Formats: sequence, structure tokens, C-alpha cells
Amino acid sequence: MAAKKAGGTAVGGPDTGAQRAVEVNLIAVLVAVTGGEPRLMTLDGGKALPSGPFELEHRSLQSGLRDWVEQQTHHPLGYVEQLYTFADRDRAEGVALGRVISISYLGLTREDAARPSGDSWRSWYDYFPWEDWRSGRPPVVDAVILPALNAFANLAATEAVAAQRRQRIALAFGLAGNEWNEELTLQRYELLFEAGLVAEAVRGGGEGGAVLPGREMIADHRRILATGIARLRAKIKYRPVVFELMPPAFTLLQLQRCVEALGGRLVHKQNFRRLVEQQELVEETGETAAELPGRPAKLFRFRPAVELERSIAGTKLPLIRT
Amino acid sequence: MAAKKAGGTAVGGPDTGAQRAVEVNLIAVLVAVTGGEPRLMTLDGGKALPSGPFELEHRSLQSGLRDWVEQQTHHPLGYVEQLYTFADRDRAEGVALGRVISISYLGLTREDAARPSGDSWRSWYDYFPWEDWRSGRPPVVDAVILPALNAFANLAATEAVAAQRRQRIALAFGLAGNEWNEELTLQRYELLFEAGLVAEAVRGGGEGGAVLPGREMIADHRRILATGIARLRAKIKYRPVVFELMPPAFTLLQLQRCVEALGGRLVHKQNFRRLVEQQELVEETGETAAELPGRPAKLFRFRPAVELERSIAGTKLPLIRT
DNA sequence: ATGGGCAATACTCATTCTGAGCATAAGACG
DNA sequence: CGTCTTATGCTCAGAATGAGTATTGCCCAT
Repeated sequence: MAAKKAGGTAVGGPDTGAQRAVEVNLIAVLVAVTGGEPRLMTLDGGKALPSGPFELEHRSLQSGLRDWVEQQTHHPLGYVEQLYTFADRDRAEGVALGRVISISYLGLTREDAARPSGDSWRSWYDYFPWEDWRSGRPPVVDAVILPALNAFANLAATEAVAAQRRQRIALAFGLAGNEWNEELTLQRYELLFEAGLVAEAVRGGGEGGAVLPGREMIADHRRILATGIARLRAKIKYRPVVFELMPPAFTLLQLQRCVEALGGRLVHKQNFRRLVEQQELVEETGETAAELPGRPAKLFRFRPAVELERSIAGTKLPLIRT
Repeated sequence: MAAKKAGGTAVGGPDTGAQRAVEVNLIAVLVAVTGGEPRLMTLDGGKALPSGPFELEHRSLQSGLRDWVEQQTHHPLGYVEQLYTFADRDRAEGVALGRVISISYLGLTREDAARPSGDSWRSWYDYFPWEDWRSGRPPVVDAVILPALNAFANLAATEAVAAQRRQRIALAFGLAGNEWNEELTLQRYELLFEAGLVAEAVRGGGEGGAVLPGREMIADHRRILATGIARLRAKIKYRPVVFELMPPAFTLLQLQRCVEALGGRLVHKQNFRRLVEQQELVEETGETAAELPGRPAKLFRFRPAVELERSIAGTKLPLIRT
């Protein structure tokens, strides 16, 4: 390795020939919401996310990702944002001293009815049944998860560690005065992973304890999915990203169902409308839709300007007015 | 180097000779706040951020980063979070067909008076003078930036592009009914870059137009810094990260000055206190500090529990109470 | 054509948050 | 003892929220 002087000289000096078998992988969490369910593009019978190596032909990371996803799923990629980058020593099985860098992305689209993508779209709650609170607290939480997590906490070597685990459990699952926070998807998955309650954790020959319901994925794809869900759940609250998931015209109820699907919880209808309208995110198209029983609903579209405007709203500090 | 098939199965192929010299670089935006100024750890006379290649010995990306930063700056790294990963084709000057993946991190510490780190700590406003609104709207905005950006907008090939540019300018710099939004540091930098108003943009033999005040950096380090500033400015509003920047005990005014330094704007004192206190982020130590003229201020410390509790607060949807 | 069923919309109301100030308290200093 | 300076307290109006109640339209079955 070239002895590299701090920062100054050209980043990446001469390669001295040390075998630097770094491989860069691109992975996509591609989400759509159809029929009130948040869906995920999967491959390999639902066991994998679309992914592929970053190659020299690719103009950029994003375009590399687009190439792979479109090639593997025949589905165009709309809005894309980077999620996280991580490195693992041993993910590639055959390669000796390799290193894999995985760069993950979140993509949002509309599921295209015209384009048959096989059975590759699946509800993300297939993978995380405990994340769907739309019909109330999922039974699996009390029946299986919490008892198992408590056992995990009690198994800790020291009481300090046990207490810390209980804290984490209480926060992640809304116990002891804490509320359920839908944004903690990743923390919950990691807790369950550490406790050996998901298949991925016991794969490498662990204790093989009781494993929760919820589909398994290869490598750490399920963790990446959890990262994507958490990011999206946080983001819909301050950026109008739902846009990307909705058809050009929609009723407010459809919009609400979409938000509920993503968040995994129900929202107050009247207040939701008030919120949407006062933020001026949408405007009436003039049409109405009457597919459901009941009074027909007005159709809305997103205000074109919004994409730029609102999107950059930012939150608040107690500023001084000058 | 192995050619890898999509989706995880590693297929060891012969090295075809295609030079896949992927190099992975770790870069740190290391921030501290001292004397009411947000400071940045730099190297190479302030032209570079601490960085170094990710190597096989490193246990993880983060530990690799820590190694480099501690080696280059002799300063320990506290809180760390990943910022962004990007790839460039041509960053390495000498290497033929190389690719550089840069993974950037934001780190927060306290500047250690005991440990002399040379002149390596610099105010981040040295690099972005237009980002500091604490003493009012910086003169450079009206005197230089806006005229130059307007010229840039007018130079657009089509009126559509020109209009779009004006929109971006108005949003980024708080014109036409928009407020100044301190979180848009990156967007502003990119706008200025595109307009050829920062040194980095004209380096490769551009028009060499008038360049703004503000220190230059190598490669895209300044862009990375802008990313870090934007992230931190956004984050202090919903996560108690200021913690990492404050000494163990502090007055509320000191805390306020720290937040103001980061945000680049002044906050309303009484309301700031109310906010901090009602969130129960801090508790009194019992001591008071009387270094300034005026009534001595109570000293506070962060509530130990906060790190876990509040930190995972999450924002709100109009939820239904069940 | 009439009355129910079902959503969509419209309003209300109490509470909590926020933005802005005014007022008072406590040391330090001449 | 006034005065300067910063720390703290307290007030108040307006905006934002959480939870409901009331009305309005359409379709359908009687």
C-alpha cells in the first residue's frame, strides 16, 4: 500500500500491487404501494433484493443500479436515494481475501399493471409481520417476540447488560411508557437478530432457537430492507415522497391508505385531510371517483410546484425574527 | 479479481485483465465547536479532510475511518455517522482506468485543548462564508452571489432552463417569499459550483470567472463538507447530537451558542430555554458559572437517560388513538 | 320517491405549541 | 448606591393538534 500522506496528494496514489480485491455491490430496495399494501420488488423466489456489481461501464453508482434493476426486473426505476454503505469481510464465499462493499438504495415507483413482473412484488410485511399495526397490535408481539426477548435479556452475562437490553426492548417495542414508534424498524430487526430470533441469525450454525414468522432473505438483504422501511417511514413525514408512489390522480382516502400502508398504522382521517390540504400539497383535478359505495370522492393531483418547494421545507428552531 | 454474478452467488472468474482498480476511500468531516465557532479538522494547510484508503486490515468501515483519523490527526473520534458514498471515474490522476469509491462520515467531538493539533481546526465558515447568518445577512450574498447567479440563470440555453435555475436560486437563497433555510448548504454549494463561482469548479480549465470568497479544498472535499454541515444542521433539530459537542457541564447560553454556531443563525433565548427544559434534555448540576459579566448562570449536564430515550423520538403523523 | 347505508366533507372545541415581548433577579463595578 | 450585563420568570395572542359531531351526496333496495 502506498504510504499515503494525509489527504493532500491525489487521493489514491500509485497502486503498489497489493491485492486489493475490493468488490462493490449495488442493492436496491424497490418499493411500490398497490392495493393498500407496501410492496417490494424481489428476486429469487422472494429471497433476494435486486442487486449487481458496480462495473467500469457504469457512469455512476446510480446509473449502475438502474441498469441492474431494469435488467433484472424489467421495471424502470423512478425516485432513488442512497441508503447505506457497508462492508463485510466474508460475504463472497469462494473468494479468498475479498472484501465486499455493498451500497444500498431506496427506490420508489408505481407497480405497473401492464408490465408483468411475475410474482416478484411482495408485501414487505411478509418479511416483517410485527411491523404492521394497521389492524391493531400484531399478536406475534405478545405471544412470541416479547417473551423471547425477555429471555434474551435475562441471559445476559451481567445485570448491567441485561438492564441495557431491557431498555432497548422497551424502546423498540413501545413498552414501559414508551409509545410504539414505527420508525424503529431497523432497531427492532437488529434486536431480534442479536437475540437469535430471525433465521438469518441462526444460519451460520447458531443455537437454532425458535424462529419468528416472517420470510427470510439471503445474506443481509433483510437488514437492508429494514433500513429502507425505516428511512421511508421517517421520510414521508417531512418530505412529500408519497408522490412517487401514487398514480397521477387519486382520492384523499387513497393517499391516506398509502401513508398507512407505509407507516403500518392508521391515521385520523379528518386530521389527515386537514394536514394535506393546509400544506397545499395537492389540488383538485375537478373529476370525482366513485368506485366505492358512498359519496363519490374528489380526485386530486400533486401540485407541480411542490416537488421543489415543499420538498425543501426543513424543520424549526426557535429562531429570532430580524 | 472475481467477476461476480448478480444477487449474491460468487462466481470466481479469471481476471480478464480489465483493470478493475477499485479503490475505496474513507473521508471524515470531523466537527467540534469551540469558542462559539463550528470547527473542522483539516489537513494539508486546510485544504483537505482527513482521509485514507479502506484496507484489508480494517475490521469495518468505521474502524478503518477511526484508524486513519486518529493516525492523521492524533485526535480520537467520538460519535460517527455515515454521510454519503459516491464514485468518480477520474479522481485519481495517475491511475489509468481506476475507480474511486469515497465513503464519507460525519464525526463529532470536543476540541481538546490539551492535545495540540496544530492549526488544523478551522471554522467551517472559512469555507462557506455565505452560510453564517449570525450577524445578519452576509454582505457577500447580495454583493456577489446573487448577481452572479442571476447572470448564470440568464445564460441558460432555453427560457425553461433559465426559469428552473431561478427557482433553484430562489429556494436555496431564500428569495421570492421563500425563507432562508440553513439546511440547504449542499444545494447552495452545488448551485455555486454549477455556476462556476467556486474555485473547484473552474479548476479543470473552466472560464475562470470571478470566484467567491471562501477557502478552496482538494478534490470534492468541500462538497463533502457541505454535505456534513447540511446533515448536522438538520439533525440537531430532532436528535440530541449537540451532546457530543458540549463539555460535561455547561450553561444554557453556551448550549445556545453551540446550536447557533452550527445553524449559522441566532435563536430566541427565552424560547430556546423553554424548549430545552420542556424536553427534559438537561438537568442542573447545582453549580453556577460566573465568568461573564452579569448574573451567574446555572450549570447543566445532559440527562444520562436521554442518549437512548429522547434520541429515538420520531416525528408525528396524525395518528389515531386506539 | 323514499329512506338507509356509506363515505366524503364541513365544522367545533379544548389543548398544546410557538413566537414575541416585558419584567425581575443577581452579581460586578465604579 | 446606581448601572451594566446576563440569567430567569411570566404573559399573551395566534397557530397547530387531537378528537369529535354534523351534513352532504350518491347508490340501492323497498
